[in-house]
Amino acid sequence: MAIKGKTKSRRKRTVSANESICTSREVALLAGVSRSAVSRVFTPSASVSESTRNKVLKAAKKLGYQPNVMARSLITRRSGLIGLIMGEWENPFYTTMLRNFTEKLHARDHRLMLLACDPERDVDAAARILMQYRADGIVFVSASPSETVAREFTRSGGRMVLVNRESNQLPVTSIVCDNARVGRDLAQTLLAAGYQRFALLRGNPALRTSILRNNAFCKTLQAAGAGKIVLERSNLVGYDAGRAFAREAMSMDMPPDAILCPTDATAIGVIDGARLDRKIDIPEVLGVVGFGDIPIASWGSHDLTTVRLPIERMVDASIDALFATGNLPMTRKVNVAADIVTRGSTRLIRVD
Amino acid sequence: MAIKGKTKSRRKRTVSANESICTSREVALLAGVSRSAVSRVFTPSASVSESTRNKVLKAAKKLGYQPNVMARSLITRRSGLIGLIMGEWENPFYTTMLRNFTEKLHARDHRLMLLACDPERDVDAAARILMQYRADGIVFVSASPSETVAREFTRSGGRMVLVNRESNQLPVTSIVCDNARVGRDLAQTLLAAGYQRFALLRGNPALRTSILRNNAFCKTLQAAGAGKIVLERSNLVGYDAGRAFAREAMSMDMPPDAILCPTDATAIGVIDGARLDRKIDIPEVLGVVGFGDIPIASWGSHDLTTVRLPIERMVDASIDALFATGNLPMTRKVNVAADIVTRGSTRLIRVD
DNA sequence: CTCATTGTTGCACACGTATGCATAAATCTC
DNA sequence: GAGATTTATGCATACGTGTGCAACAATGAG
Repeated sequence: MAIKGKTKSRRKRTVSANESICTSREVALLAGVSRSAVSRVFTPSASVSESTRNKVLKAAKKLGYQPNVMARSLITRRSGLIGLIMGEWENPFYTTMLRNFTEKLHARDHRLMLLACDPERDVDAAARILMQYRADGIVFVSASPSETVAREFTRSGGRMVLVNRESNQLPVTSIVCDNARVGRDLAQTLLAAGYQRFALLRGNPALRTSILRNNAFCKTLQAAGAGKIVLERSNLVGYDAGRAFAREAMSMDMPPDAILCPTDATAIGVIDGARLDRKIDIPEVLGVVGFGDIPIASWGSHDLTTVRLPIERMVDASIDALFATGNLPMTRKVNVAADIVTRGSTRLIRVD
Repeated sequence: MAIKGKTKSRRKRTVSANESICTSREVALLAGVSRSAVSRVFTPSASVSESTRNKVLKAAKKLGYQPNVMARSLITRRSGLIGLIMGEWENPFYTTMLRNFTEKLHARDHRLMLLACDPERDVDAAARILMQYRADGIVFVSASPSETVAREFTRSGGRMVLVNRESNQLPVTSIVCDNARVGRDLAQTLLAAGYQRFALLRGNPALRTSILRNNAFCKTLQAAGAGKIVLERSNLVGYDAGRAFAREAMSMDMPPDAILCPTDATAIGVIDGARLDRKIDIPEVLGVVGFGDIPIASWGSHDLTTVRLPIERMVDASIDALFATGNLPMTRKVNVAADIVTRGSTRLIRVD
């Protein structure tokens, strides 16, 4: 009776509408070996004789056999999946980052599962979905999970990485560019070029990254005993906002002679606002600095001095953290150095 | 003895270094019900009494239970994964597309697995990886699979979509913007504005999409008995190439009075080459048209007339094709209309 | 030729879930 | 309250793979 039931169910399977990809059982049948043999052929570490390997490979090719990763991961407890949760998309360099992640993970025999979330709301939900897929690791870009979820995930053996955010409490590796150093370098460069009256624009004022940068900038001015911040604004991002700001700022009595922007798009808006709308000479009368070094920044029309986000280095650091063996500290911080790219929107030499 | 073996193996599991996420068995144990009950609570269509549902949910919450999607998909034969293979990344609108895909798939309870490939070489390998994960569907962006792989995949019940490529032989849905119509519309618009001597730039000359557009453009000129193509170039993409081309072209004896570019970046390069390097008045002396409507196109500095790629509509069409029920034709083509966005880099009214 | 050693192979079980089927419980009907 | 009908539950099996274990074949040493 048991046998009868078995054949019956097999029949049903064969009849099924869309015949799915064949299984190791059928390959084994065709090759005249056991299922274990087939499995071993597709497992790098296992030992199989040359003759059965050939038989199996031949049969597999003929049937178009593809090992079922989901079934495999049930056993091995590794899904080969890395989750990537994007909290923000606006910045053009995210394309570069996604590409880098995709290719470098691929080189490490892992795949990328992409999720989007509102950085204030459903980031935990996104992380939970990845936990359901038993992702081996999760990368958060401009977002970060709750402590509960972070602990749940790491307790089950997964690694988490925060890109562009940092945390001192969560069991994660935070990867940010060395904003303090960027702030210091910027101040020194601009002072050396003779700029004196600075306008400081920032995006989201709550982000540690921008706080660090701005603090370091101010501190360096103080230390040098030169320069002065004449204007500060928060929540000012994007081309339109930048352009409107420049129009306004350059009509003041004592306008700034250099403007630091939170993104390249903002900076390009500022340049257009100053040059096109107020006929101001850049870089002689006004210097402009962006952040990110998106492709457009190097184009001749704007030739923007900016900070090159070390995207590839950040991705490398992320992947190192994801695959690190041995037990490194749960909470860790990696500062990646960012270079200043000096172009035509700031002058190089002091004038008086 | 059998029992002893069982407890032994369970012991091993408990001792294991990184204790993984708990299973339905443990939830069932804590809730005092069977594993089936737990399963049914997390299966929308199943029927459970209110009291057991509460018991199960409570236990699940306490243990941080997350159903294992891989195990589930083994039974249901649906992974909930859609593969996205990117053959090209250069164009900035890909960010928008990725975001749209991610969010809209999420809304349909599916996740996106991202892969990159050289469009000439490893696209089949990428597709095979997705088959190993039993992806429910695959989207190819600027790439297309071999016939063998395409048939293997669709035969096993998966759906394939080509974005920005088309094929009449493969069992796939091709989604392209209506390039013939774009070519016609462009010709009519530019003729109406009084442009007469056109330069036609294209990227990869082998792509059907650009062939269609250019053919339609030429044919419309002929039909109108007006206008003339004075210059044609292939493999000319990007800011630098555009700028160099404009410098060269605008030094000719009888230069073109309108240039059609394969991408927005190229067009912006052309504008800079003409305006900055050759002091040519745009749009009066030279009209420039791009393709894509990337964010920068609308910025005041260039104010580019261009073709808006209907990205969201293309994504919607892709997703419709992926999830379509009933048996639509294997090989299918969807033409998505693209609008011309008229801005300041072309004049509107004829002058003479 | 015998015994020890190495390398292959198949069996059986495990991974964590969904689901048909039979049974038990609950509800309804008269 | 008894029988009919619906609803909820547990049992057992299946999904497709990896892997420890024992059996087996092949090879080498003496």
